[in-house]
Amino acid sequence: MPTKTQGLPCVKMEAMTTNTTPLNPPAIKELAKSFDPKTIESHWYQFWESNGYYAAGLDNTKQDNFCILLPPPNVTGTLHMGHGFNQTLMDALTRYHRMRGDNTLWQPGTDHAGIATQIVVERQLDAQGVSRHDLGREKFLEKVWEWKEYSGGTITKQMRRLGTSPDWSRERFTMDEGLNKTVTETFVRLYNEGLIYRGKRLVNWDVKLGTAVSDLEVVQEEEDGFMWHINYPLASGDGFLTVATTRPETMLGDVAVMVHPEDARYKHLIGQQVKLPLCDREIPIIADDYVDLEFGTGVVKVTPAHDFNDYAVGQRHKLAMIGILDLDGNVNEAAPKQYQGLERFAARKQVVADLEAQGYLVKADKHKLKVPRGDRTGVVIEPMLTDQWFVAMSKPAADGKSITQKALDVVASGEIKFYPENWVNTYNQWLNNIQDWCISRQLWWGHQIPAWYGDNGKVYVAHDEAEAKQQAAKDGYTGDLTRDNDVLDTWYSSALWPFSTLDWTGDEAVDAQNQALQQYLPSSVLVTGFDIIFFWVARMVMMTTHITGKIPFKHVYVHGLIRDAEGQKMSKSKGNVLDPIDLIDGINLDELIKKRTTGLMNPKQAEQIEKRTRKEFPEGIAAYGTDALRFTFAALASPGRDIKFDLQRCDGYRNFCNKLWNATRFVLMNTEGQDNGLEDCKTQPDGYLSFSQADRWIVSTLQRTEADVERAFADYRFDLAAKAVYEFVWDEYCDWYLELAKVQIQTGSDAEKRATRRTLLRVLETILRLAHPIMPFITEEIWQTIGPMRGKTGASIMLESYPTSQPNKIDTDAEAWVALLKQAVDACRSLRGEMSISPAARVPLIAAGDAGKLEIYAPYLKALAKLEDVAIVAELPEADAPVMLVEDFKLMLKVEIDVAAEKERLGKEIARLEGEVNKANAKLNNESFVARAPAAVVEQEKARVADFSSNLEKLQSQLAKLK
RNA sequence: AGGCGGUUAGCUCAGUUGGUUAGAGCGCUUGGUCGACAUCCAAGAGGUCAGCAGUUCGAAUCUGCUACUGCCUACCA
Repeated sequence: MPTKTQGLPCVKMEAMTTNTTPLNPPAIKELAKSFDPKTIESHWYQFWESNGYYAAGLDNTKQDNFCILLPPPNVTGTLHMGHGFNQTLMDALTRYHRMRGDNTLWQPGTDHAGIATQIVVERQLDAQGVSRHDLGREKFLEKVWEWKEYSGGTITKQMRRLGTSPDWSRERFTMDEGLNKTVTETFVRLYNEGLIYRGKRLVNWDVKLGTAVSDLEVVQEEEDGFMWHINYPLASGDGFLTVATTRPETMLGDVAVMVHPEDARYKHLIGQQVKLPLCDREIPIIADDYVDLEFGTGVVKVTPAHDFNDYAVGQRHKLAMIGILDLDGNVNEAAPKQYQGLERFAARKQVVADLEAQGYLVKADKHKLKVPRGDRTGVVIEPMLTDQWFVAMSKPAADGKSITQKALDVVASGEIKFYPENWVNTYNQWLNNIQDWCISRQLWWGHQIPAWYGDNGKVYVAHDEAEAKQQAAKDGYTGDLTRDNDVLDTWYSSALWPFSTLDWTGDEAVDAQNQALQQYLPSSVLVTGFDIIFFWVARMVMMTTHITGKIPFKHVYVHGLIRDAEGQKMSKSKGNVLDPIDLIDGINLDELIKKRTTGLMNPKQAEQIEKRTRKEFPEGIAAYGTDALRFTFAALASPGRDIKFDLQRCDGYRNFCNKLWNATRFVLMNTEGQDNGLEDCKTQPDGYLSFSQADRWIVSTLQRTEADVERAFADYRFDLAAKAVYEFVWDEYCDWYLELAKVQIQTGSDAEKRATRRTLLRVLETILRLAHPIMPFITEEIWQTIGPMRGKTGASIMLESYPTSQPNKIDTDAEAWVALLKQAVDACRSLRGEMSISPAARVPLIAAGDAGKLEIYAPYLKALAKLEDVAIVAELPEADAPVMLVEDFKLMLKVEIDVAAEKERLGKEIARLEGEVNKANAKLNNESFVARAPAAVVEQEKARVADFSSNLEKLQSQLAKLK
């Protein structure tokens, strides 16, 4: 089951009204010295929402439709980190496609989460000493609806804080009237097709909740227990058989003992009877292959009414079923008197004690066994024979295929693709071993089953009572009808989500007029954690494909789970949960502790949780802001991996926001109130703009980044998208281009300055649009200033187009030019470092090589490497000074040096180069390398040898010059 | 028992179809406040890519086995 935050919410939420009157963009103040997320995030969300920017695109002239279904959060409390992560990825995709101009819908909503929500409300009532039975069904449901309003409201507020952009006007709840209609319609259809049936079956029974649950709602946990060996005397009086069991109390319901048909030890006894101890009954010894010769004693007791395997055995051998427990888990009247009324575990004690007293018990060995427990209640699940409703998973429908087969087919055919692909295995494996789905729950909160019973013992499944009455009348029955009290498994309505939210009716004529349904079914991608592949994904595929004939979605992107810094799953009981809102707003230590320790199921854990929290967050949690949090989520979203959520990563991306902020400040300082070269060039004199190699380079690199980001989004590689943006902004734009631009602005001609300012602006503006899907707030805030300066007149960055790479702007000359400049700067910088020259000190550089080139490089070099002067000469002088080689350049720093240290440095470098030359030569001397490696690789290796050798020579001669 | 992952720097993680000296952030060391940013800048230390065997001219990358580890599914009464 997806993790759900339980207990009372203690989230402090700032009011965030959902104003429907469109707002004007808030006025931008001058940029503060450093980035403060709070002031930025407070206003943009309302602006976007009130202007309807999230509304579903319904332009039927467009070819591209993009739709995501929000996995509806349970209305059991508040959103956790997993939701924050999941929603960040969906929002990034949604904003990306919206900016690309696709018809876009992100369909939001919440889930009634039957059992989970009922438990939450019951627990609240418990605290007041009231049980749901005290209230009665109707009053209780009122309470649940109240809670739903509260929790649902909290969730949507949280989503707004995260900056998510679903179409709120289309928000749905799985118990809405419309969705209830879909539930009823599909139920009736499936029933009429024979794919839903009612029957008495052994089901997983939660004795605490008093309801059946599905296989998926049972968790198997290994626990310490015992293996009891019990003697069953042969009726013939010739000794006994020893059976081994982990559940001795169920012997009261034994109807046989079984052995393997080929078991030499017992073969001769098959067909005889044994006396069942403690009960005055004789039961047969039967043979069945199911028995494992190696395990236990080789003799198995058979209790068809209380064990799934025994149930199957009972069916095979047509055995009677003796149920010895009632629905509360107490021993019933089918058992001997002395056990009746005992709670099941008390009964176990008593049975064991009696067996021992009467000499039937041989031994009790310690034994590890898997115990089935309810995933909501934690109590041991009891297989119980009851009347329930089921979906027939393997029964062929009218078209000859079972719904399971249909679900397998659409994945096998590639209509539905998983990312990463290997989840297909998990999906197939589950479907290939599937059992019928028990969909009835003996609860109050949920969709009531549309079935009516008459006193004639017949059931009428219909859309409503009137229809049921008609059916009954046709049947010749006109008496009273009683509606089935049970409700449906919450996942039944979830399975219909892909089309129920689009107002599907099942009436073809009506549905054909439904533009949203036509456009958005199937949806584009389902973004989800692997924990609900079975619960939800597989069932949506089955139901949607069978009912509508369309697949529910084309792609399934499966992401990892958010874990804490130590890799532990986040859970309330461990006290390691984080609320995404607390990372956005920050929280002090005391409040964090309070939050983590209130509403615990086991209050004893509070002390440990407090200790742990104090250790992990001695200062509480800083306010990172939404953008930093979202960027962190995106950056950590590598496929096939769970995420250890590390606050330090968050730190880094908050710094990134600040970097972008300050780059903007720099750009503004240099462009505001100036001629930034944006006027139409044709109306300007020749030479109005003069772009430098650096200008061309940053624009060229930007094209490559745009292409990288586009590919990353197409592959659902949010980590790579984030990385591409991060590296471009920080490493290229800020670290290099801004520094180069400073030089150009100081030393360039007017035309060059103009071109620089223009480039600063246009690249920054593009960066904002590029980053917007991941960090919506800061990009909007900055864009409101930068956009207009670049001539953009739109009201919001959300309405702008997403940047697309323009290959004609890729300039390899400029890229090479800057690469060389970077190398030269790096060379000077590392030389300074190695020579321990203070960063403050300016030193002269003597450079030899292509004078024309050096002339142009000189001012950049001077500024970026902190040089006093750059002297260009034909040959370096003979001096005891450090020298670096950069392609054809020789660079000498004119500084006093320690000759010994410099000798050592050169010696090291020479040794390294020698190593490289040797390695490369070894390859080239290898005949099979030359013969088999691609020519380009061989050429590359030759070039390396030439390069290294020439540098080696120069360095050696330099070394020789040192006295 | 089956299935799917993971193992790369002190920590958290990238590493596209095998091909220069295996990268980033944080942390660490050294030094820096010249109007974008100390939420910063520059330089630096730090890795036998879990192990073994194989394929290949060439392996972090492909194959097999082993170890450790996580999860999923099914289970023996």
